[in-house]
Amino acid sequence: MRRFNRSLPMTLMKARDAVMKEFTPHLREHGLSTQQWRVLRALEEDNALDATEIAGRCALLMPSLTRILQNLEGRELVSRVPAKDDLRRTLVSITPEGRQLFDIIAPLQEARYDLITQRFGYGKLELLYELLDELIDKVDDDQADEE
Amino acid sequence: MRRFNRSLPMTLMKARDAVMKEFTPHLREHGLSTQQWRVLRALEEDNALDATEIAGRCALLMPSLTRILQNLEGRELVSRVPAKDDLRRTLVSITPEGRQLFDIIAPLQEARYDLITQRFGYGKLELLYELLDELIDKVDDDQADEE
DNA sequence: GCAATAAATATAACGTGTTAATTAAAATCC
DNA sequence: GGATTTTAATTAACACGTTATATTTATTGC
Repeated sequence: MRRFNRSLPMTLMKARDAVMKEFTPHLREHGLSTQQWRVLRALEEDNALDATEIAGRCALLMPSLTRILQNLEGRELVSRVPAKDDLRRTLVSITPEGRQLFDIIAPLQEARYDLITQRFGYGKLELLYELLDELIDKVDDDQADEE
Repeated sequence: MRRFNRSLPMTLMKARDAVMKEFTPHLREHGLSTQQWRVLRALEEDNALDATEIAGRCALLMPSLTRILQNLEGRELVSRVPAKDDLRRTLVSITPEGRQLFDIIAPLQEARYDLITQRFGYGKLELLYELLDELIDKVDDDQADEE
């Protein structure tokens, strides 16, 4: 049996933890979870998205996103209005307060990325991205011949 | 600003999701979470570990592990006894029932790994492990010159 | 146009992630 | 050897992950 320390999911998780380790405290100082931050980032990049679109971009499931949006709306970091042409949809926008918070945190995130790039090496980082993208693609089971 | 789709933490997370996607349903059929499975695996490999040791090997925080062990003990998949030489410690062992469940699930996990290895390639998988280990090592901030 | 179906969100329920605080047992230090 | 500090484990509180279910609005079929 393969040894326990050669678990790919655990290694991926540890890598994620290591990468985020010095950044999440900044988020917590502003009362944000990493998931809430992902949503703010997505909205800052493209405003007025519906919930399903946000869930896709942020890799969140709808029940989680519902709670996150309720929370962010309560703190007036985002606003929600029903889409005029389809009342099932809710269009979410980042508020000026939300954008202001984003502007505080974004440079800290950039600094973290710069440090990682410097320590690990730009080329290796690119290679890692390529490998991960390929792994995701090839292992994704929506390409039949499995099960 | 770096585009959102080039988020390293999210890419790592998606890779983990992709790798586990076809395996977690097997766990759920037996009422196990991935974290509970990690604990069973660790105990099957080395029995009678204390909680702190398990937390380390399984990359779990103690509060999560406490709940997991309470759950697994309630289902008699593991047993707990205080360590004789240090009553603060609890030694956890996998029960015969736990081992039996392990023996059912382990081959399914192996099959998943084999499929991934075959689709992604052995060499690339090894390279990915190396890169991830190096990333974790170099980015881990317990090596000073940071903050 | 109206019933049946599909789609977008939201709720419910339970387990985990995370930080802080608590309890109980060693270990340390005088 | 008794007070202080450390350590192992638990509990508390709140947010997220996940599956199943419910609700509301669009769409489809007839």
